[in-house]
Order: sequence, then structure tokens, then C-alpha cells
Amino acid sequence: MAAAGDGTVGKALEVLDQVAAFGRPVRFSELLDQSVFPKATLYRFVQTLTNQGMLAYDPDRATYAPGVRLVRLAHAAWAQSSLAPIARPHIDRLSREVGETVHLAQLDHAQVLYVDKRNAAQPVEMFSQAGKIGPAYCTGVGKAMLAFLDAAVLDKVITQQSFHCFTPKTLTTEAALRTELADIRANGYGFDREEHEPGIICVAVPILTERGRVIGAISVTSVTRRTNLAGLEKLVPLLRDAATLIARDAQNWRFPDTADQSTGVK
Amino acid sequence: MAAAGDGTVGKALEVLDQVAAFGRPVRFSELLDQSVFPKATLYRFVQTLTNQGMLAYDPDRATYAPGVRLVRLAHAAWAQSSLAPIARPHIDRLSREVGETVHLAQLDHAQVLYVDKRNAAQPVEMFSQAGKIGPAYCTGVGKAMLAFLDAAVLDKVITQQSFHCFTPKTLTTEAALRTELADIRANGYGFDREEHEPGIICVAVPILTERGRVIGAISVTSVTRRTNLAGLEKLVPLLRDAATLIARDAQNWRFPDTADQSTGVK
DNA sequence: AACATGGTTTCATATAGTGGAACTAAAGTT
DNA sequence: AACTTTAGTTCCACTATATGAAACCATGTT
Repeated sequence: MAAAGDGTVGKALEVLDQVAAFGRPVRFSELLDQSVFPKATLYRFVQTLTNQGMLAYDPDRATYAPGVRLVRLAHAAWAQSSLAPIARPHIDRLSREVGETVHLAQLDHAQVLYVDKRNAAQPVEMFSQAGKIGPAYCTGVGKAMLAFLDAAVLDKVITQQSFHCFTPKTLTTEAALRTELADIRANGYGFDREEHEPGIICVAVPILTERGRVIGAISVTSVTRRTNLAGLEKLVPLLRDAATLIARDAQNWRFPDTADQSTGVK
Repeated sequence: MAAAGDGTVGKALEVLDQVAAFGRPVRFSELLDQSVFPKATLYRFVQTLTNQGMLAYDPDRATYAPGVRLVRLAHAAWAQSSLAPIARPHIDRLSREVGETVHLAQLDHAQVLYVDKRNAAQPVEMFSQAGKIGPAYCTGVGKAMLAFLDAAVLDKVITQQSFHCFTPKTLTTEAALRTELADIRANGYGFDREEHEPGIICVAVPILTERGRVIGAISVTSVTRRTNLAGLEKLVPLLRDAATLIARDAQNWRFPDTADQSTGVK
């Protein structure tokens, strides 16, 4: 679990996560039911978060939902610390070249966070995709990233995997996963062999800094009726190129040294 | 000011905002310089926020930036407590009808937060637009929302306006703004008369619940070389219709009562 | 009128945050 | 190489702050 040991702040953020996890506005009592905190404590957290704008209270329905302040903060996060803006041109090109859906993901805690997605055919549907999360142990991008983590970090992250069985092909043991990761590390790329959803396969490569730190992963997704693993494997060079370019750009990315910061909406 | 009196959590979030405000990765010392907190305290906050994923630490450059966890949370915030998903079809239609840029905004603290934008010509560029903030006292959407706030709330919000002068036409006094707001309240719509940027004008209407609570605003933006205020005024009925429909949908919006919450990335 | 149910406030207690100061690491200067 | 400065991290005694049981206040229910 995300270190709940970070004192009061950590606990408050836990509550925030809890609200977000509901996926819909929740009543205080619903939160209370599944909360580890006693009534009064939870109440205070919710109050604090609300008048901080991290939660939004709907007085008509008496419900709480993640607040709009998060949207503002996320804009900054997405623009600065996600790879999305840097990777955008490369993702675009890759998606055009391969004619399939391309995902860009990063690790958030022990989960995969999709920060961008390009669908060959359809136009972009951003926020509805960016920000979504998925399991690390049974997705292409997830495994590609895990494979290149430091041993110590990996150990911690692995303990946090649910190993829930989504399909008959899902890897459900630590041992199986570790074997797979070794493979991926050796090859430099990995597959999702219908481990998360039946009929859905993908190839993924990690995005590594020069120092070898994983900063993300990209993948090309397809369906079994259209192609197979061998078909996807042919795309590896393209993926690798894109990943390399993204890593390079990320490395060189320097932020404007000075300049006036205006409020910024054109 | 956003009640900084919310104990430890409030303080930590203040730090988070501070980092986000930089608009680029920052070093610890830079934060310290402009922080109200003593070194050790600030240090602990930054630590906590970092291992909570709210901040991301770049070891190569020794800098902090808003973390990816925010992106995940924002996804939930955007999907649930912003009007964007509900408003989307109406914004789309409006933008097609008027052939101009349409903005959807909500209030965040005392600022305007743009949660969606539809550009008649170009395709959507989501995260790069949603999440941006702007001043309330000199934008169409801002004034439209302020005009319909409760007196008490408005008083507080007005004290938080900077009244920075962006153009010769910017309203720079509380009195001027209050007069303007009275007008807007009477008419049900308001203009931005190049108050924020020269050459940029817009009409805006508030989005009101049946009970009369402001929940957001929409605007149509144009440039002076293409049209004028009278031209924009003709669009008011269309805007009003859209706003009404959005309000209705927001009112009726009920979230799935039960159903299994899967991890959810297709 | 009695009784839930959902939400808010109080208050004594101790846990958890605070911040001055001391320390270490690394970079710059003489 | 010794010496200073700057940036980042850890210590720890002190007390401000968070805690949560319990009481309380609304509403709606039987």
C-alpha cells in the first residue's frame, strides 16, 4: 500500500484516493463504512480536503467527489512531470506508422498510469484516457517497466501487485512474473499475451534514460483476430526507435531559465 | 487566501501548489527561498509529498515537480466533478453552430478554471487546455460566474482578485467590477470587452442549477477583426440554450447505482 | 411521541508536527 | 591541499495539533 505512514498528510491523501476510487460522488456515511478512520477523524479530513478544493461537496445531493483543484494541479503535473508533452510527436508518428493504438505509460506507485494514448483511426480522446490506471503485472507497458527497475524497488513493487486473474493467461505468481521479467530484460521488449483482456495483445518497450533509469514505456496494442505476437514483434524496431527518441528528448528537455510567468490562458 | 489554516494538510497542499506554480521542476532551495516554512519543515513536507506521489523527484537534476498521482486523481475529478463530460455534447454542438472557440469553465477558489475547450477548426487538445487557469474579474466566463454568486461568497472572492491591469480596458476596481456584475445579473449574460487580451472578445453565460446555484459558465470567444460585441450578442440565445441543457443534464445525472468497479482500462 | 439514521461538535489526551541547530556532501575559492 | 560556501539531510526537546469517544443535533420513520 502507498506508505500510509506519512503522518497526517498521508492519511488525508488516503481519504482523497478513497473518494476518487469510488468513481462517483459519495456520501459521508459511505466513506465512513469502508474507512479505517473513526467518524470524527474522517469528518475532519473530509472537511479539510473540501475547503482546500481537493474535494468538491455537492450540497444538493450531500455528496463528495474529487475537486477541481486537482484538475489544475494535474495540468501542471501532466505538462511537467509526465512524458506526454515530450513524447507527443513520437507517439503520433509511431501510431501513424503502425496503424494501431499506441499507449504511453508511467509508473504510479505500483500501478501503470496511462498518460497518453493515440488511436490510429479515431481522434484523440484525452482526459478520458490519460489518467486511467491499470495493473502492472499483466500489461505490456507494466511489465516492460518492472523489468528495468532496481532490484530493491522491484521487490517492493512486486509485493504490491494484486495478481488478480483476469484471463486464463494472466501470470498469477511472483515466480512466473519474475521469470517473465528476466526475459524482457534480456530482449529489451515484452508482450502482453492476452493477460489482461482476452483477444487483446501488445508489444511494449521501456523508455530508459542514458543512466538506465526507467521513466516510462510505450506499447502497440492489437487484437488477436488481426495479428499475432510474431506480427507485433516485427514492430519492435519502430517502438525502440520511438522510445530512444523520447528518452533523448526527455534528457535534453530544459525548462525556460527565466521569463515572466503570466497566468497563461490564451 | 485558500484557508491556510487547515492544519498540517493545508500546509502541505500549499507546498504542492507552490511547486505547481513554478511551472517547471524546482530545486529544494528555490522552494525554500520563497517558502514561509523553515527548512526542516519544508523538507519534511516535500519528502512526504514525494513518497506519496504528489510530487515527483528527479534524481538526475535534483528537482521536484508535481507528481503523476495527480494525473490519476484529476482523471477522477474531471470525470466526476467537472461539468466537462456532461457538457461535452452541448459544447460540441454549440461550437459547430457558431464556428468559434467555445470555453467551459468552473470556479476554483477565486479563479477561473477551464475544464474544456472546443476549437471549431482544430481537433481537441485536451490536457494541454483543460486545467488551465485564468483571472475571474476580467474574463467572460469569470464575470458570468461571479455575477451569480451569493453576496457573502462574492465578497470573499472579490477580495481575492488581483485586479491586475492586462489591457487598457481591464476593470481594475472593485466598484467597476460590481457595477458590471449587476449588469450581467440583469441581462443573464456578459461580455469580455478585450479586458484580458487586446483583440479578444467574448460572450459568456452562467450555468445555473434550478435552485439558482452557479456551477460553471460557457463562452464563445472571437477576435475584434472578425466580429464585434453586437455580433456576439446575437449568439446569446444559442449559448443560453446550451447552458440550460447542460444544467438540466447535470441535475439529472445519476451515477450507476452499483456495478462492479473493474480497474477499467480497456 | 419514540426511534432511527446521517451528520456535526466538543474536549481531554497523547501523538505527531515543529524548527533551531548541528551535521554531511559537494562545489568553489585562495 | 586546506578553507569557505552553499545545498541538502538528520536530530531531538518541546508543544501545537490531530485524535476519537461520546454527546449532540437535525431529519426522516414507525
